[in-house]
Amino acid sequence: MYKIAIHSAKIADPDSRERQGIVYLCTMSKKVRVRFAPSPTGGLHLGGVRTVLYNYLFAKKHGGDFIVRIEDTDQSRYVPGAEEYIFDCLRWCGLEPDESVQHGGNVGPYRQSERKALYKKYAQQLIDQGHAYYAFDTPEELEQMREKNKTAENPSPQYDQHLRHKMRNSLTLTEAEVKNLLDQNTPHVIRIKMPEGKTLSFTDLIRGEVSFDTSTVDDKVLLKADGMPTYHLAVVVDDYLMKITHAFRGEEWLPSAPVHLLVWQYLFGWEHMPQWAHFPLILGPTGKLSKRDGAKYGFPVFAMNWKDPKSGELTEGFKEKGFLPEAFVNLLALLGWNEGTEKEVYAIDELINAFSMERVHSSGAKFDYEKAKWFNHEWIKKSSASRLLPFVRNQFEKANLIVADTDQLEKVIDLVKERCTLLSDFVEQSRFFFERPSQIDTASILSKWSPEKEAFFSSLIHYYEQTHQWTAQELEKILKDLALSQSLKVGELMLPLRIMLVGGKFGPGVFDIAALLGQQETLQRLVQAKQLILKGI
RNA sequence: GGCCCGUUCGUCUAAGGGCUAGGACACCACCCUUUCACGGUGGUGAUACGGGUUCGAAUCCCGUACGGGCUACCA
Repeated sequence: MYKIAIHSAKIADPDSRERQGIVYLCTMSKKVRVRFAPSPTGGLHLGGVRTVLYNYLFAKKHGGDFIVRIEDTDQSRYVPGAEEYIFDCLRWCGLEPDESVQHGGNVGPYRQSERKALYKKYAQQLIDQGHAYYAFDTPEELEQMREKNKTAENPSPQYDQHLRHKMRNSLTLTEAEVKNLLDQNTPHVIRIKMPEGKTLSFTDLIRGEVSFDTSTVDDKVLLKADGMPTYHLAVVVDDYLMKITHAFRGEEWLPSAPVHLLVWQYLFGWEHMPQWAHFPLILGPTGKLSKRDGAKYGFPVFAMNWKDPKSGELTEGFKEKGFLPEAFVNLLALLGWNEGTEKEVYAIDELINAFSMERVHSSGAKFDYEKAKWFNHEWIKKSSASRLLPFVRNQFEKANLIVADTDQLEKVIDLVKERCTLLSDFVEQSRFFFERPSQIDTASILSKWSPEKEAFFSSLIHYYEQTHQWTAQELEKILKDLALSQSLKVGELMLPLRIMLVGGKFGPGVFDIAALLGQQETLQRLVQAKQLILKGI
């Protein structure tokens, strides 16, 4: 149980200097409930996953519930498959919701489009209270208003206290006119009536006190002409109905916080309002991270591959790029938060244990792909071969590399994992264990070839044929003894041997390779390569 | 333009009045390694600027500059 202090909003009237601010301190223990509320309009990017993560960590840390609510109130932006995709991403990351469209729960439905009927009542309540009004302006009229009032100093005029009296709404029309328009089902929206000259403030868990002058905020639409709520109404109504105790979202929402504060106050009272926290943005090289940045700078932005059903455009995800979910979660956690120690590699349970909202930064963080790869490398190194196995098999499949022997594959994984930064690196790093190299870099051998070496490898093959101890140690001993007896430098023999076995200058220790390859395969490769060298190819 | 948020090495960050400003990534050098990695050692590199407050400021306050976000019947 997490003790929550509800005292996070105040309103002040500068004229009367009266702080009608109401500071509540609620020490009652209440089950923590947080939500992630994505709009199913496309791929789930880094910032979205990090928002999920921080919500999840906070909930789990305090024994609370993590809820996913689908914000699909904009029907024009509906993208088939996007909702399913979001849950797939969360599953891959291991961040399973406690309640959602897919997980059930008793404060549903968890899809806002299915809650449509609910919102109207609250919008009506605001009208009845005088805190909202009907507006009949058409999109064209709004456009005209913006054009007409646009000046150099004010490039984007707002539907606010200065202009609302010039528009067609229930504040300017007579009661009879409004009734008539309503009776005729004239398309209309419901707008909040922002009060004038009040200072609204609340305590953000990350930023401390944030305040706004209501005179600078416009009359946001709460209920759209199609009867759907906008985010501003839905977020408040649903957070209330779903008993959300802590509302966390990206910093891009901060400017509209005063609207939400007011709706909370009018509809439910601040004593029920969740505690707010606005996470810093994750920035790309040129500002707010976008999938375009990814395409431009060569790194993934989405959690998983996303194919836009309309354009068919495919955007690569971290999963398919070869990231381990543990690493992805780890690197995201550290982008905007740290424990205050020098620890950087965390498993999810360690994150849950160490996480605290107070240590989330208030400044934006630029995403660094190099560091992201480092996290993945660390996780590959520390993961067991059996953990890595399914991921590696998946990569092999994509590369048409079929390996039946699991034991052998696990041995290979252990041998090569320290040189794999991405899971996809396993293919090139271990292919030669299972397939003869298609290319042999004989040029590197030929440049220093000699009759002495020719003789050496002939006898090496002979001795390797004779031995019954096919171990790395034994193979090394045979080679060294032989080199000594023929007065050759070991160093000049290792590279040719390596190239004969793997095709190039890479891979783990050459005797480990030979040991794993087995006697028969090793000998065949040596014989074959030697023939190529003999022919001078 | 207005409003809001922010500002410590190139990047992620530590240090919430008292140190040569610490670590990690990246980069460079060396060691280890008869390949490539891993690992190890060292190096380059930061408190945006100007005023206060204080015996003492990266840290608190104010201003300036810069960066970012928002400014839809999108979320």
